[in-house]
Amino acid sequence: MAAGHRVARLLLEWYARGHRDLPWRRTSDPYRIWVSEIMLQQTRAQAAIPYYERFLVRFPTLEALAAARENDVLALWAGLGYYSRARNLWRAARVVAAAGEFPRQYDAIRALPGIGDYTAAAIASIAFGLPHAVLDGNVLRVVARVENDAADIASARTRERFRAVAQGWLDSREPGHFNQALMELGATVCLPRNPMCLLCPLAACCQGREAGTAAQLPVKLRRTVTVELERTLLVIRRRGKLLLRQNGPDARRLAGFWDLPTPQELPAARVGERLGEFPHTITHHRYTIVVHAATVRRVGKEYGWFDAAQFGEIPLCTTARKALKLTE
DNA sequence: AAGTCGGGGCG
DNA sequence: CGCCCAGACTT
Repeated sequence: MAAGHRVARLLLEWYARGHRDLPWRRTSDPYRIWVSEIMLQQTRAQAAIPYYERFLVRFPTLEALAAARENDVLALWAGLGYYSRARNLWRAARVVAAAGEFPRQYDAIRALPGIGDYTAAAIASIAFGLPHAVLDGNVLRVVARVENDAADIASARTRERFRAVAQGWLDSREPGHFNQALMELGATVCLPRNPMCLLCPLAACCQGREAGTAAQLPVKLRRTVTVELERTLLVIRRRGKLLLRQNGPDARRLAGFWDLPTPQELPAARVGERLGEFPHTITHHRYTIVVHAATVRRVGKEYGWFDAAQFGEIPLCTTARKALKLTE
């Protein structure tokens, strides 16, 4: 292994010379850092920024979030994906508000709903200066390349070994900057397809670059199989309002979200003109969504009529938004 | 350990 | 078209 303190020094010097000006790097408020880390789970920084800004205007403090209704939190999260993040964030806010203070130790942070190993280490290091190395997709890639390690990163043992490597590199005097620098490197230089080794501060101590294997690392053996599906959505208008159906609170996907009804859910509907279609992907399901106009007599209580002005205030799922855009 | 959850960007 | 993204949780 390259000497840890050398990696840390090179990384921190590189990071100090310049990095992206992300909004959550302008605060030391644990609540804001927490919100950012939840939004950044499996989400690119650029995609999270507008959601982060809006969320903190609406919920500027942990107490404000804890006092909110779950549906209002979901409405602000609509479009960002992985909605259990929003529900867990809201649940955890209520736990922390009841306790009176944001937890300052790794184990207590890790115990909150929606906070796993990565997020606990990120909050502990960035908000409280605790010496915990983060392990995310960026760090996995940088470690695999610097160490020229072709082990399968889908394996838990490999991930634990890589985390230990990052922990060995960590500069415990500034763990927050170190972790952010390592992730920044993965996000801007040590890119998945085309690592920009000529710009990399770790090039001189990167065994993957030396061996010419960097672009092939890391190795991930497990791969996903995507399934093609088709689904019909109905646009039913009455007196200027649109009919939507709310998923139950225990629905597997998009719980609590409003969506356009389908002919299966609403067999009484009379399906009319075909308005168009669009593609939509959910994890490994690739849908072709076909949109029809329709009419209906009466509907159950899970349905509601909404006008366009309300679409920003409710958790409205992306398929419905896309379908409505189609009909404009 | 494998499956699931969203949605978009990129080569 | 497949892979990846500042992962967590359930089975």
